[in-house]
Amino acid sequence: MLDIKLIRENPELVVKGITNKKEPSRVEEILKLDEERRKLVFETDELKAKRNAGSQQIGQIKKSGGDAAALMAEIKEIGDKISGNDARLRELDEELNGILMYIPNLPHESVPVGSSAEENVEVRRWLPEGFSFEKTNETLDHTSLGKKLNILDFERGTKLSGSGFPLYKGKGATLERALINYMLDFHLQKHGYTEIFPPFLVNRESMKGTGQIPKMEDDMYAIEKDGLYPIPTAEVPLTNIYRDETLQEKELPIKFVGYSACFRREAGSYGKDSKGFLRVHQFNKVEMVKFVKPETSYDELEKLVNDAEDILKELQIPYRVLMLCTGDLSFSAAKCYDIEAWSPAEQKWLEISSCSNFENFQARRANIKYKREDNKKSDFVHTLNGSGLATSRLMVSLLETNQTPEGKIIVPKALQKYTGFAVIE
RNA sequence: GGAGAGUUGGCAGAGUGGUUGAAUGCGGCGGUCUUGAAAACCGUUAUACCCGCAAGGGUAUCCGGGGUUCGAAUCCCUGACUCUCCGCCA
Repeated sequence: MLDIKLIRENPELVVKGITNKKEPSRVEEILKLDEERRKLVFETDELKAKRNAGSQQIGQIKKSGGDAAALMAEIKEIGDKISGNDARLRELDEELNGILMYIPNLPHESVPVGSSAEENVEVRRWLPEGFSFEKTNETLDHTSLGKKLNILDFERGTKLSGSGFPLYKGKGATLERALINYMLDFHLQKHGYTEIFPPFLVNRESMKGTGQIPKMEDDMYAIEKDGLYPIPTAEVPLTNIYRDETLQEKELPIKFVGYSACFRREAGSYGKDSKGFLRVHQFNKVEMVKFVKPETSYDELEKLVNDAEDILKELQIPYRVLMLCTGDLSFSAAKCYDIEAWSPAEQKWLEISSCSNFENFQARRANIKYKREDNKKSDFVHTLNGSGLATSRLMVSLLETNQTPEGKIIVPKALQKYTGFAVIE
C-alpha cells in the first residue's frame, strides 16, 4: 500500500512509477476521492465537537435538575447529520481503499525501465568448473530421468489431485526431503537465520498483508468454508508473523527462514511450461524473510541474493542473476533479482529464486512498525524476501546436470549426508 | 460439536450510561538528593487522522464491525480470539 500523502503530494512521481510497472494508474480518481474525504472529515469532526460540547452541557443541566429538552432536540439534529456523514465517509473509505489496494509499489530508481522480461538485465552468472552449455545426445530431461529411475511419478500425481501435483517416489522423495533439510541447515548455520515452521493455511488478512489479495486472488487456492487460503509461498506467514506489531529498533534486522509447501492455481497459464516440474500447483520452497530498518534495506537485498546463490555454488549448479526491469517487477516489489538455474535438457534458464525488497509497501498493508531509538517515533519497517530456494525447478537442473551418460544421477557431495546415498540408478 | 467465562494503555488491574484518554500499581523516561549507585521524592509517559507556516486546536480509538441514546469502556446485536468443562479425534 502506498502512502496516501505521497500520492497527494507527488502525484506525477507516483503516476510515473505505476506506468513504468505497466499497471493502470488511477491517481486522478484517488486524488478526487481523497479531497472529498478530507473535506467531509473536517466538517464531521466539527459537528462532533459541537455534539460533544452539547452532550456535556445536557449532563450538567440534568445534574442540577434543569430541563434540557430543547438542547437535546437540537443536538439530536446534529447527531443525525453526523450519522449521514459517517455513512458517506464509510463509502468513501471503502472506495478509496479498494483502489489503493490495487495500486502497485513503485520501482526503485536503480531499476531499469522496461516493459517485459526481455528487458531484464543479467548482472552476473556463475558456472561450475568445466561446465559446458553443449547438449549431448545422451542428455535426458528431468521427466525422462524421473521415469527411468522410478523417482518421479507425474501420472499418478495427476490421478490423485490433477495435473501439476507431482509425486516423488523412493530416492526421488528422499532427495527432495534432503534438499529441503540441506537448504534450511545451510541458512541457519552459515547465514544466521531463525527457523520458522509456519502454518500452511492463512486467513484473508495475512494474504492482504503481503499483497496476494485482492489483486492476485484468482491465482490463490481458497478454502471458502473456513475463510482460509493455502499459502502460495512461506513469505505470507513469515512476513505476517509481525502483522500489527511494533518492533524495537535494536531487534532489527530480523531474519527468518522457513520451509513450506506452496500452492498456486496458475490460472490462465495452461499450456505454458506444462512439462513435469516446470509449472506446478504444489511445490516445496525454503523461503527467507527479513524485517529491516529502511536505511539498510538495499544492502540487505544484496546479501539476500548472495545467501540464495551460495546454495547453488555449493551444489555446483550453473546459474545467472537478473535484475528485473520495471515491467516485470511484481505488484509489491520495489526491486527484485531473479536467480535462474540452467536446464541442460531444455536448453534454457529456469527461475528458481526471486529476491525482492518491498520497502514499506507490505509493512503498510500489514502494519508492521518499529520504534526508532533516536526520536522514539515509530516508523514502518522494510520487508524483504527471497526463495532460498524453490525445489521443483532446482530439481530439474539438479537431475539434468548431474546425470551420467548411462542415465544415473550423481548426488552432489553437499547433499550426500542428507540423502544417505551418492548415486541414483 | 455442546455449555459457560472472558478480552481495558508496555504489563498487571479498577471502572457507577454523563467534563473517562480512562483510577491504582509496576515498568519506561526526565529531575531532586548522592562522590557514584540504590532507595526515597517530584514530574512525565499511547496511536491514527483532520485543520494550521507554527504555536496550538479538533476528532476517533477500552478485541473488530454495526446499533440504541442528547451522550457508550459501560446497554443491545454480530464476528474474531482466549480460557474452563463435556463430547469427538490424529
